[in-house]
Amino acid sequence: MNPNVFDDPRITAVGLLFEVHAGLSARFAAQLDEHGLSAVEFEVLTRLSRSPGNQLRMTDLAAQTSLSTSGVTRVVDRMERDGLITRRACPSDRRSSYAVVTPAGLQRLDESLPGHLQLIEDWFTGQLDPAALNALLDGLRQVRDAVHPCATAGSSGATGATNSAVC
Amino acid sequence: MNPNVFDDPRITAVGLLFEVHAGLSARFAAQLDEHGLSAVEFEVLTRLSRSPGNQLRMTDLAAQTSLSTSGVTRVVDRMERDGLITRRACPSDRRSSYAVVTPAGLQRLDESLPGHLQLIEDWFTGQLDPAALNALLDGLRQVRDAVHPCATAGSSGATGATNSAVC
DNA sequence: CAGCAACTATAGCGGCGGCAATATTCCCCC
DNA sequence: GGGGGAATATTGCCGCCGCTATAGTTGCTG
Repeated sequence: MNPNVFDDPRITAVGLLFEVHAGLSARFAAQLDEHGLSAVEFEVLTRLSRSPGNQLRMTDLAAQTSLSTSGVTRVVDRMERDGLITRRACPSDRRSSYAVVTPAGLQRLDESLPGHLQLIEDWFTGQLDPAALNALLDGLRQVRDAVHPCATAGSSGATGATNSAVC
Repeated sequence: MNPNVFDDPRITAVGLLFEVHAGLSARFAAQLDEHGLSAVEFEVLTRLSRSPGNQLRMTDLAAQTSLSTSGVTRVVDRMERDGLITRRACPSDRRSSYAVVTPAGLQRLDESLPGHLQLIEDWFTGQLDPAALNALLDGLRQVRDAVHPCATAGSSGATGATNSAVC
């Protein structure tokens, strides 16, 4: 084993990306924790709030987060217990149920969002001048388009309607 | 709540970064799974193999991975059970113990590394022309230097010696 | 040299999340 | 109109990991 394989530029590139992700994640989690939210709970709140009627079917919510359907069931359990969201029966399909944000959930999001945006600016977007930031984002966009799960999720075209709203 | 907050360029920027991370992580995990390794186990193997003597104290291993010390204890338990690494008593300090890679561990790493590198090239570094890649990496480096945990770990200067080896 | 604070590794406990199984409902095709 | 396959949400079971307490060790300090 040649020890210098670890100096391979490919390794250092992903190392860089992952370190940035880890650093940002940690700071986000710390700030969200001050508002009694975990990272996934914040994302659930965000996804629901940007959806029409502040609601989403459980399956669609799972598709938009990086959670399995059972994971969504559990996080919705917790947040419903905390009064942040509620389940509502779907009128057109009795298998489905909606997760809908409560006023308390919206308020919690309002409280935590400004600090979150400030954190992004302080530790990420504000660290680079506009040109460098654009170059970074362009590169990320290009990689994202290649590696994005939606590009490979074309196995069953039946769910295309919901996926089209996501991607 | 103005729904357009979510179009804030800061939100989309982190969304991009996190999507790329999630996509790459998923593909890495799938490939490593073919070799019977999880992502953390692969990282442990990597960190140990690039260290002098193919070994590291448990605490230092925890510092280099994003695991707590108890997390390191458990992952070393599993990998020791699988014959990938071994514990060795530290001669100079009877509190410490080394985790050291076994030949089987090195072989496992050798088997999985080429595919891993290929994956990085296919889905990340190979997606951009050299100039764009350099711009991306420069931006990441700048953000990393700002957000890196080591920059904030200066609360107790006593551990500076070990940290200096990491950063 | 005695005592004390810091450090190191580990074990118990609890939360979180994925996989597979299950019950219910829907849709399509005969 | 009825039967079979797909979709949806949930639950049980399990593994992973962080927090905290614990035991052993070290070094400093009075």
